[in-house]
Amino acid sequence: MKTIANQSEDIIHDHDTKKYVIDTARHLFSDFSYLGVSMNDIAKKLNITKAALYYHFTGKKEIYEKVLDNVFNDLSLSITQASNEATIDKKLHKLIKNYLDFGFKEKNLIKALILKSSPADDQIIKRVTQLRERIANLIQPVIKEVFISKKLAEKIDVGLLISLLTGMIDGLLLEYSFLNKKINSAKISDQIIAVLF
Amino acid sequence: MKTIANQSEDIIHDHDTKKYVIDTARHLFSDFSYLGVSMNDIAKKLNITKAALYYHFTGKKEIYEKVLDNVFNDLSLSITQASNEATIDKKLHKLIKNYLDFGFKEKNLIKALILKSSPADDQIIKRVTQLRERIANLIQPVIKEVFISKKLAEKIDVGLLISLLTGMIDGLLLEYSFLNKKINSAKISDQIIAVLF
DNA sequence: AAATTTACTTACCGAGTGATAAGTAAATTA
DNA sequence: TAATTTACTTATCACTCGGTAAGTAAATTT
Repeated sequence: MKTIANQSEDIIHDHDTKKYVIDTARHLFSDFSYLGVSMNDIAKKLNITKAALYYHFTGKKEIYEKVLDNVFNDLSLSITQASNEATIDKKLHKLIKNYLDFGFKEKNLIKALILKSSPADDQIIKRVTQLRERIANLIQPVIKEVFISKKLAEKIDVGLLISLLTGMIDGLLLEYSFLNKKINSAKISDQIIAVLF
Repeated sequence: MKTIANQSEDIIHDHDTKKYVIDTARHLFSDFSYLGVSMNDIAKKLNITKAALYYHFTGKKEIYEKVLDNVFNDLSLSITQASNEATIDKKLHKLIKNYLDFGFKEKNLIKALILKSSPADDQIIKRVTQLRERIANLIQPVIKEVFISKKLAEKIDVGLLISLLTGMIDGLLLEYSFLNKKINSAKISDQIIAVLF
């Protein structure tokens, strides 16, 4: 039994090879996006043939989906971590910090998850939409807590405050374009100014 | 002399055909990104052949660059417009509003300009970087004016305030990842809180 | 020791890519 | 009216893409 990582080490199982493939694919997709990475690119980086990838996975889509799942798990872990902080201020601080750190590392993958990298494939778009909603659901309670404690209810509404914060990281307009929501940009513009000054 | 738009109208020049191609390409690139649009896609949408595109342009890259130039021109026009407002508050308001409106319309193209759509082509990346810097230079004076008038010099520095504002639109982390700058995310996280609350 | 399974490689396929050469009808110029 | 230019189309190129069928050495099971 051979394994791509088994060339100089001891017994390593199939499980690990799959992991190596996904890790490598994650780096490549993160740098060059879904369309910018070919199966050959992934195979070459692992010093195996393209066909070997089809032994472990049904195709490019499956690898990409597994990568997205990995990214989502890491991100939700770092968000959950923030919720465990003691004070509200620390929670918010850690939430933003972790989110920033994570996004900075992942580049195109966070774009895929958060913004929509448009791989022009319905199956992938659906998966990304699902994960996106789950991320929003993880962030929401923290923001709501801040919202209540700071008594901002009359200044701005919760939904807007959440958009403002995540948008500061992801990009407000790109988020909205992804959700295909109509926005009252004048109102938002006013309220950003209100919050900032 | 034929022209793609000349089928039912009067005399229309080559100049116009080029314009139609770029407008169509702009829509397609905006929806599906650089790699997601083929020369055939553009040609089909215009009811001409792919080869006809090579009569007017040297290749896909040239079309994309012309599209980016168009987008940049429209964006800088809307930014300049904001500078002509009377009061500082109105300037800032209009700047944010226009930027939001613009980004909402262009989607992938604003991503290409602002974020880096990773077409994995050095020539295009260089052009995008140039345009991005020029956009920053257009925004900077408005923000600086606000900065001075609101006397925020001790709270936060100018560069950060600009990042905060544009980042609220583009996505702070994606902007930084594009510029390949190292960021102190903890410090930024602190200061976002300071500004917001 | 023989049979089977694992983890691949080699070799190929059809479809689509960006790009080009050659031909052509219509408009413009001489 | 003849010569030339404009704005294309048709046909084809080499290449890359995602994906597959067939073969194979090594490990595992019987």
